[in-house]
Amino acid sequence: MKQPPRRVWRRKLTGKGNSVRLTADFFARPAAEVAAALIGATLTVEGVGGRIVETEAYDPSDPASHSFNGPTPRNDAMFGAPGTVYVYRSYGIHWCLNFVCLPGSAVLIRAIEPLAGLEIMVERRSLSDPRLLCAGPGRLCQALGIDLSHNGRSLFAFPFDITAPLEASEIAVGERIGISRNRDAPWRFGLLGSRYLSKPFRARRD
DNA sequence: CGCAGGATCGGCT
DNA sequence: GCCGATCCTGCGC
Repeated sequence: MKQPPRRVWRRKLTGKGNSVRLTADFFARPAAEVAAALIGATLTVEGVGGRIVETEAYDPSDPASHSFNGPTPRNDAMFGAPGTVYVYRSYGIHWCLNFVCLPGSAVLIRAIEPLAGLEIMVERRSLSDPRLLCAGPGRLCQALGIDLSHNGRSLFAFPFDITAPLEASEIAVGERIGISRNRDAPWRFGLLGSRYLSKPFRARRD
């Protein structure tokens, strides 16, 4: 199975060792590019979180995107500066976490490999299986304590922390989940072989 | 393991 | 009214 060429993004060197803290310039590009580049990054909220293993991209030209019909009170944060946090309520029940890329476009965080604050996540989720703690956009928001109070905030300030390794990850690509419009767009990205995805990626025939 | 139904809310047809 | 970038439970095979 052949992997598509991965381009190395020049990140600002504000981190330590082989990992760097992400800054606004990382997000100021097309959402699909950012969504792929975020795979393997480590996200924590008040020290609780882990490795991002699944993302999806949305942009204003996409009928499946909340931003498709322009700004509303609900999606206003999605039109903020790169690195703005966009949180919305899904199906009246769950919260979903996004990071703004170019204004009007964003990356939905769909799954995380739990690494930090396991006990807190287990308590919040009332569930101990690490495979299920953050395998889904609603689940990870519950585990990380994300709610509407985080909407519109900056990803680059407390309680958030986001870093990424210098080496690019092996990435799987596929169709997005749970949408009815523009289904064919290959804008879902995942860490190849991860056991912490919300759903497996369909094996690609080459 | 697959599928149906319910919870519950804002925005739009 | 209706539908969604979801998740959990219960039922049937």
